[in-house]
Amino acid sequence: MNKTKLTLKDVAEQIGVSTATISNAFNRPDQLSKSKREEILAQCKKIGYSGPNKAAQILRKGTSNIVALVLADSISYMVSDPVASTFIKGASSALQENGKHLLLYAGDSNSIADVVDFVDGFICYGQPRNVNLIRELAASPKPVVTVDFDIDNKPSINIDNEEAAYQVASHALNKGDSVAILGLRLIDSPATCRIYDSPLIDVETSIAHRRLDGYLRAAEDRNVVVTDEAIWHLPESDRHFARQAAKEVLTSSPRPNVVLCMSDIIALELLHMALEMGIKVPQELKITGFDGIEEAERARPSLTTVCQSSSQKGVEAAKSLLDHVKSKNTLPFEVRLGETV
Amino acid sequence: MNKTKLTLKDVAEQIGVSTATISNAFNRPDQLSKSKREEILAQCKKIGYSGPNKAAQILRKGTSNIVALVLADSISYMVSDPVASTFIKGASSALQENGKHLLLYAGDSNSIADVVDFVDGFICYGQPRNVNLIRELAASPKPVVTVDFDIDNKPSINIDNEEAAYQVASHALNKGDSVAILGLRLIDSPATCRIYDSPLIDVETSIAHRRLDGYLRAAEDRNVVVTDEAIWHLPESDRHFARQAAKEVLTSSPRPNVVLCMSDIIALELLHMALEMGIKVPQELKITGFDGIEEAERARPSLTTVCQSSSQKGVEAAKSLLDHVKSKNTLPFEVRLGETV
DNA sequence: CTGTTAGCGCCTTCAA
DNA sequence: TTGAAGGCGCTAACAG
Repeated sequence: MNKTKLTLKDVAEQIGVSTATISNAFNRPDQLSKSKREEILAQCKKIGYSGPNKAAQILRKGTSNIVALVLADSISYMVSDPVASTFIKGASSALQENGKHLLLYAGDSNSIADVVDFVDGFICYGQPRNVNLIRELAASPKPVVTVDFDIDNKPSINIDNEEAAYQVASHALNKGDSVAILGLRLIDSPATCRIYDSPLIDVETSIAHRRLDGYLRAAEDRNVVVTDEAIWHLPESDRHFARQAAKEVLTSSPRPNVVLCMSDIIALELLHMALEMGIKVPQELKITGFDGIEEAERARPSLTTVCQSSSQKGVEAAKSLLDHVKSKNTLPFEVRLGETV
Repeated sequence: MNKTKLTLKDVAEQIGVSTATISNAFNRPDQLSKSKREEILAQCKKIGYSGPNKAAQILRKGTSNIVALVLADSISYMVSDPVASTFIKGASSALQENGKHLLLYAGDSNSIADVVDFVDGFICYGQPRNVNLIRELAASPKPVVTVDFDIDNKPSINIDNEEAAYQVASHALNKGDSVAILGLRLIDSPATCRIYDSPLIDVETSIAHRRLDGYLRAAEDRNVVVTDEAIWHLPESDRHFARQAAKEVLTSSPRPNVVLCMSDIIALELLHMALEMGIKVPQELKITGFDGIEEAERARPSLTTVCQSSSQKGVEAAKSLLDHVKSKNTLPFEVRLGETV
């Protein structure tokens, strides 16, 4: 019984060939005869050698077959979000097909230093909460693909958020409407609140601001004025925050008759609360969502929203990374007309 | 502008100290004076050296701070399951607190060989679809903690599934009832079907069979006979499969008046379909679930089910791994009485 | 087609 | 407290 683990060198000695031959047998089949290779592999199996040590391979080759998925927030939060988990689904299946493994990396970490030396690349889903990560990613020698936000000169996967927001809002808005917007991460606050004149964050890079632009363009088209106090900020697309915001909106006076929500989770919570309060949707209140999650389709009335395929985003992000695509990729979206407008 | 990446050796030369000193400055603060250490760290920062290369450290030290989470099925499937994602949530937050990173590993992979050489250990959530993984895990020199199933001599996290099933069934069953069971992975079939006399799988190790034992014990207590044709097998806890099974149960004649479901997802789908068909719950049909997901509590009527804290399981699994606990750990559960019995 | 050898970048005794 | 040196296990270039 061998106490210590076998190394390639041990095995070479035992079988009576050189180390290079063993290595080639496992890694470069073209470098030796088929019969020899099979014989060696058989011998290895017999003596219980399952192949070259991966840790050593990582150091030597500089690749690990590990891809880090940098999430916008803590892993805990992201995994339970239906949109994010659908993205992970798409990304992981594309990676798995290519023999890559997925390492989850929290967007609220301080640095990518822990893993940058050995991962093969980064997929960055949403703008990381910690801005230092963005700097490091931008400077990293490893391939990076961003999704739902951009880093200069790095490939990315996005939809046209401004246009999507414009279109969905256009279905809901009419001249004379009174409108409120339930937005995501518009200002720097850990709590649900109206934005008033708080300084906006990430105006250039965040998809939330693109969506806001689209909403406001649709409003302008119809001469509808949207003031700062009709725009809410939610720190996350989360039921809890959504409920607070929904309550504020529905109890404000005069109550808006159109509410544009930057996620389906927010919109659904608003919808439920409105129904509980006996408000008729869409007669007294029109609602639009964003994302196109399943639950939005099952809801009664069903939600009018922007459908984007998160799993396709995941697949495209993985492919872009693996194929070393350099360009930015804009995916299609689709407005799904439900019964809430 | 340095073209190539700095190594510890380069840095030592530039600063004019030995490599050991640099290494110690980063890894073993007690090996040199505080002032010297700080000076060195400052110098390193200035010349753009961010610390020892991780790939080399992994090889040299034999640890990587990476923990593999082996899932029962493909990652795609598991991530969208609310129970599994809650588990991931718990595990990831406990790992993150301890500076560990999480690598997702699919349970339908062929082997753990891809990662076993460098990860610090394995958390195995549910019995992997590919049995070879179990063999390899059992033989692995790296620490392993299993959850919701067992490997001989390896630490594990479980609840008492037999007792939990017995208790929840006891709330639903009465003498003279006609009962059906919607089970999970009872036989080897990729489709929803009644088990009849098909050979059962993993009878010793699977939690599904423990739950079945509990249900049957509760039935026996009341002289209720449960035949093979009243027991369904679903390959996954998935809405799609659940819908098929629900339809078969509700359209069978005579229709059972109690249905015991091995997951809340299954129970909720059954509940919805029953309501659609105009069947009164619980008057004409009693339903129990298993898991205690949020949606079960929000449903109307709310579901009677077994609550187990998946996130706590995740935390405990991570802790057991990190603390090298050797013993098996049985966590508490709780029956939540809803309106479906 | 096979064998020899020089590192990949680091950590950790050991001696000073 | 510091410096020198031997691997951790493997791969790729090169020579045969």
